[in-house]
Amino acid sequence: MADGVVAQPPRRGRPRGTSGAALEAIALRLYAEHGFDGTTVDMIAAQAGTSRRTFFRYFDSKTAVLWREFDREVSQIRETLATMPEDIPVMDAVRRAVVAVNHYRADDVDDLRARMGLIGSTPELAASATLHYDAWERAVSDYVARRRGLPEDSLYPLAVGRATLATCRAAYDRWAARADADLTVYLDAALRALSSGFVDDVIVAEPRPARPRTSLGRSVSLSSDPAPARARAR
Amino acid sequence: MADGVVAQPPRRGRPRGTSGAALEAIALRLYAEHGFDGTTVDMIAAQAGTSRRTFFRYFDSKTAVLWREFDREVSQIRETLATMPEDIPVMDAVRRAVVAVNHYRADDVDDLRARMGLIGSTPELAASATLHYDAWERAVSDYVARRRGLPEDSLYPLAVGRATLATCRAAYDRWAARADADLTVYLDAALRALSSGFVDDVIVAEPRPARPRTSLGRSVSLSSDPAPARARAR
DNA sequence: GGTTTTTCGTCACACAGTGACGAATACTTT
DNA sequence: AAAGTATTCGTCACTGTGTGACGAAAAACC
Repeated sequence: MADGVVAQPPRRGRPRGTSGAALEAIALRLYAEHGFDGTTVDMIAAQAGTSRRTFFRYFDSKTAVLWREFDREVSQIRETLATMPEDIPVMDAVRRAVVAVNHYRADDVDDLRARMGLIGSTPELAASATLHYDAWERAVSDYVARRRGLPEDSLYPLAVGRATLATCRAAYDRWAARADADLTVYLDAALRALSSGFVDDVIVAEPRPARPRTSLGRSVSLSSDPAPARARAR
Repeated sequence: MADGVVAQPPRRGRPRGTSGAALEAIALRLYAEHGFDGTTVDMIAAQAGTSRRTFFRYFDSKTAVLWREFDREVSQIRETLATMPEDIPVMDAVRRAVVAVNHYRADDVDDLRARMGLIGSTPELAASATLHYDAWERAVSDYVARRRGLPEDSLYPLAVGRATLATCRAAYDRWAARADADLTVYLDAALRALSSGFVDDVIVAEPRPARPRTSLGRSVSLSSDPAPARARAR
């Protein structure tokens, strides 16, 4: 938390001609301009002033560019879960940790939504998600297994980990589509529904657009909307 | 339910030299022998006595071969959900429908487990799952949305559909790893845990191996194991 | 100046997936 | 029977991803 850029001790060989972050920025711009399929790795490399081969030295695949930040989030969830008090219900701890990690700054919102829109609209990108989701799910599964005294690969922790991510993804998607409230509001609502078993008595309404859409108001009441938009049923 | 093979009215052009089922059988055998990556589409086509181009006329991709049966299951779930009584809780209806559709015969077990093992061990195959999972999730989401009078793409149905599939996948995986009881037992246990919100009071133990592993005994008590294998916590 | 180390660029290759187009093979019409 | 029509197949050519091999470039070290 001191500098951000750690002072590099002088290394031996030829200096790098580019960086993963630079390639990522260029790739995302090109994906947004020409679409994912309309962008070739050659185009990215040319923009970066390097070769196609070098791109594949920084990223395993053309799709992996999108997941740098997501992969970092996984370790943050692990750390946050480790600091959770032991005397609260497991699902509460999971919900709190997930919500805590997802406090994006307002500047990141546009970028984040651009990524998700790309992933949602490109089948090949959606498919690439699976591998990265696995690590996320395991972070939750491992915590649940420890709290419950069960093996990590047994049915219960596995189900919780996957169901949690699935629920969060639903919240992500709806937030990306509407973006009328803070992402954490959606996450909190969806995870509360999950930990109540999606019972019939509690119907969780989507957050209402409280403010026009400027600074993403953080406090939007949502939890108990007794009679939500039951309108257009089909 | 009469014949299985519908009497074909005589068609016009050149008769088919193969079928999707034949290509599927050959492909699965080769995948099992040489692994997924070690099998090229040329090899499959050669075994079937046809050309690579013809393979891609029957399947969109090399991975799509694995998902023929799964895709059929989606429509079955839709039909079963449509026949569910309206006066039972939504999550109960979902659980019942999923369990009802998954009554595989004992003959299919080995084949089914081979597929899942392949999908689980090959990253590329795991990635291809996403597209097929989407249809499954939507089948549940649409039902939940109708029962609740909410739009299909709103947060709540979306979350339920995804969380349900995620839970079922956990059950599938554990069953495939152990295979000591009927698949439906695992599905029922996991989905009951989901619809109870994974609360702390209820810990769902994995089904115990009741019989050595021959005919997959169908009735294995599992539901309320008050003090399960709390042994090796880590 | 020579050596070591790391990164880069070029080349070659295997394979997935796609479009175009003519050939093969059935039924249908005249 | 001959011509026409419809459907499937096989071949060819092509783009693009991803990988291994190998020498060249550019820095630090001795």
